[in-house]
Amino acid sequence: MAKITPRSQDFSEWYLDIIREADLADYAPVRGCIVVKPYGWTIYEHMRDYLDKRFKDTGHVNAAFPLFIPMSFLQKEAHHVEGFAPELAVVTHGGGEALEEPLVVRPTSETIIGYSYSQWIKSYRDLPVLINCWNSVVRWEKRTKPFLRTMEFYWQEGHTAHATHEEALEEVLRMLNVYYAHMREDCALPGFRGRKSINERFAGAINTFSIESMMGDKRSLQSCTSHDLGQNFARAFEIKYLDRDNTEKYCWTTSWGLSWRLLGAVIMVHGDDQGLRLPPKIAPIQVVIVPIFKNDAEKSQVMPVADQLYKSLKASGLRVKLDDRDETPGFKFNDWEMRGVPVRVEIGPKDVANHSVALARRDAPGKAGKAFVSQDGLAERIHALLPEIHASLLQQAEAFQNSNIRECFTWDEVKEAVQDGWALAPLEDNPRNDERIREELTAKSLNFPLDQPEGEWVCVVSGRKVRERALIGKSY
RNA sequence: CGGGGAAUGGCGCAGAUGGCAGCGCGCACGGUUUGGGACCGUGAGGUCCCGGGUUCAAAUCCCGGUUCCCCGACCA
Repeated sequence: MAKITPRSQDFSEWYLDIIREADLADYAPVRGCIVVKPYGWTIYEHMRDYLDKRFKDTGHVNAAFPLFIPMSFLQKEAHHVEGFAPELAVVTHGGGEALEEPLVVRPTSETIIGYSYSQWIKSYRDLPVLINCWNSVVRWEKRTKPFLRTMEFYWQEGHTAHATHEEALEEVLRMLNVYYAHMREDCALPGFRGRKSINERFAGAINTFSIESMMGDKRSLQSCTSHDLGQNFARAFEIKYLDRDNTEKYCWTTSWGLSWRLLGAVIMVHGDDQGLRLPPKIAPIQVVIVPIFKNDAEKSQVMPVADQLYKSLKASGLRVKLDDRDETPGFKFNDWEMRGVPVRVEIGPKDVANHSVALARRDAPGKAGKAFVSQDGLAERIHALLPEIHASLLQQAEAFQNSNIRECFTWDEVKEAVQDGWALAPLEDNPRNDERIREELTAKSLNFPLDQPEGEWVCVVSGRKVRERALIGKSY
């Protein structure tokens, strides 16, 4: 097993090394595309399943819409086409003949779903429509990186239609909170819920919200988005309903998405020089059992006990693996640490004699995370340990994030802060200010956090009076 | 898309001045090993990124292209 580049030496190389060595993904023979390998995909499946349950719990249902969208559909919403035109993949031929109208490979599905909604929605009784799609989309990205920005990426996109703006806005924030809970409770990822600046809005939205998370190199990753589309798409696609008062009204629509990029966040937030560190809920293997023996006599002593433990842990509902490969224990320890398995159980002749096992936690490597415990009640002990590991990962990530954010009140303070972390600074939401931050700091306003104290300050760029502060930092 | 770097076995790399394609790790088999990345032996594995060109001869030189990495612009 190859060693990986130390995280502190070259964060980007480290990230790519982990993806390769932990068997998450490969490069595809197509620019900007990746092949997700079974171990990586299983992590994604767990994330997807938890999130899907949260969607169902909040009243949403899944459906599927076409991969191809008529070019004219995108053109119906002016800002939308303007925003996406440069990154569209366009199909001009089919069955060996030129198409009458080019089809775009969906970069997102607002338009084709908007078309269907206009067919389906007739009455206020049809509302709200709460649909989610698990699919992949294509955007012709200039600069790609596995999971974080690929030309084709897997995600979910939710699309809802409502009778009132209040209801739509409630949905936008509800889903932002669903994402927030998913990140924290399933992935142990902290982040800041907030409103994107006007400059950073989704093409066609009247308001965009995001969660910004700090990666291990102190850059931000926009982990998800939730958009208030106002009536822009409703007007473009004639999504109308007849209200109680017998007048026709346009719907208010929302859309929200979270991609496999969040798996990139899991790597970049939790990983260390030994490799991945996976939150237990999304780990393909939660517990690995490593048997230890010197000879056949010891092996015949150890293996039956290891096998018994395996069966009891599995029966208790844990995702467990018994590593009976013909490798040395040291090799296996390193191998499973690379793959981020949260808990390791070691069992050797001494343990068999003592009716014990060695229990090692991935979140606290070395001796600190290792303890000798009884074989009795091992399953219960591990079931209790997993939430501890989750909490510890979240705590570590959140402490790192918070300790690298500085409250700033002047341009110079912001300038210094973004060299090695984020600034939280009063900012007037004006594209000109975003522009200056980008040009002079090669950073951007991440978002205006929803949770912030009331107050009045002076914008660090324009000097105007403002009532909001923004997170500012370098980002992916 | 602009600037810079790179591409040789699965991974990491060496192969001035053109002249038999190599090393370490990994992989297969046999043996000895096994409580933090074991060792010995034998062996398999190559379109030297692709396409042209120069040359008796190209991994090496020239032209064109592709992909990856880094810094920008653009974006989830």
